[in-house]
Amino acid sequence: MNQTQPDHDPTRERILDEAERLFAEKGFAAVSVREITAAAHCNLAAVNYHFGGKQALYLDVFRHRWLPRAQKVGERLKDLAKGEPPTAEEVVRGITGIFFSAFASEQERQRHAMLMMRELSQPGEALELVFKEAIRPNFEIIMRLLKPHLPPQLETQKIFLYLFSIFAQLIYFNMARLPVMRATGREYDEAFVAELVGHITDFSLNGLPLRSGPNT
Amino acid sequence: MNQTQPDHDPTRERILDEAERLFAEKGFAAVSVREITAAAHCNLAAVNYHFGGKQALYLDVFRHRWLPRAQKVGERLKDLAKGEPPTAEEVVRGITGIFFSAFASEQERQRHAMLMMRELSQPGEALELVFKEAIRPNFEIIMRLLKPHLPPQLETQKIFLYLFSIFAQLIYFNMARLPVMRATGREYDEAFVAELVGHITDFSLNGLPLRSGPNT
DNA sequence: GTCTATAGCAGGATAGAC
DNA sequence: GTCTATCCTGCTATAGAC
Repeated sequence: MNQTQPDHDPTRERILDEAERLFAEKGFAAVSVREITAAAHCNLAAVNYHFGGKQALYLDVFRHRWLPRAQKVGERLKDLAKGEPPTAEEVVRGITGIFFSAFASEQERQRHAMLMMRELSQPGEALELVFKEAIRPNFEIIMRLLKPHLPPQLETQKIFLYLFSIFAQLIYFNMARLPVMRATGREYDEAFVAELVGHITDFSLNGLPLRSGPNT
Repeated sequence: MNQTQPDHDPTRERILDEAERLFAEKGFAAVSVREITAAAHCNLAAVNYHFGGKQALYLDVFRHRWLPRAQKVGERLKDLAKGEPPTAEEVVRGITGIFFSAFASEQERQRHAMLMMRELSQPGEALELVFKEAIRPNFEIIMRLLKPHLPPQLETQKIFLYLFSIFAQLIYFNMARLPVMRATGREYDEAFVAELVGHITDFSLNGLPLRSGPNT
């Protein structure tokens, strides 16, 4: 659809797909190039030919898979600001809803969250990329949307803490699926995801120090 | 202090300490036994002698380091229930406060959170242990403390979501330190940790659907 | 209980045929 | 671009001296 050229090389794309999946599931060190190339049904040497090495492949996973999706989230956040200035509830519901709907599948969202988490907890080269190209711009969009609803004397530093609290939940519920499933007895199906979005929205909306109640 | 025997073998203890630090920082696969034994100033073969192998050492880190601390958290949660039934605010402030104060140091708390996170996101053998011996009993204590303040018809399943939302923040703020520091311009010193505890408490307390306001 | 030495294997990377 | 074959490093684990 959005690839005007037939997206370069199908082998390259398959490697990126499988590498992302495996890196997200197991982490960089626990995945071998052999495992990736076997999953991508190509030769061991293909990783070096196309990317130059394992570490470079990891970075390219962020560049060509993670970032484009994060930017899609950014686009949809910008859409929120298009019409009338949104209410606080619309902003918070927008953030959670977008985060849970901007991805093509359950697994894609989970992988996205896990990769982010791994980088956040263990800052590496990829985090710089992620910071500059995704987190910072997206946070700024949210900031602008949310600021009118917060007390004017509230410091930016504090607002960040609120955003992190929302963020923490978005990541956690996508990452710690097994404990969540065990505790609630639910599967991550459409109905449960909708409940999660509702829960995170309500919890966060009430947690924010809004100027005049949750509906302004 | 609480080791009646001189805690077995000092080499064994040093290995457990360094192994925990390294596993928390880098993850199981990214740490080599050589790295651990070098850090513990002992011989490469000591890990096999004392624990039987790398994987077994990892499990023992949870058994002998992680779990005892989690159980200390549990003890302090039980203390909350000792006197008069605590208010909702006391419960939530208790949870966050205990989580931020039950550890001997900044680093210990960070390591604790990171190890938990790694296991949560990538369920392995250690998660069973963690679940049965720490997460489940501690959640049950909190449940009992919190239930009187929540609407009686609120399903247990929903209460778990609230607990997870609090939990998510506790883990996130201990794990994603670099982004938090960058965004706020703060160090994780005593003052900032106190602010974090206050923030998580307020945010979560307001997020809960309390029966009659945050102070009952 | 601690060490050295080494077996045995899996890892990333590369050279060179096709 | 893709493959096979291979190099070489670094890993876990163990045997056996002390």
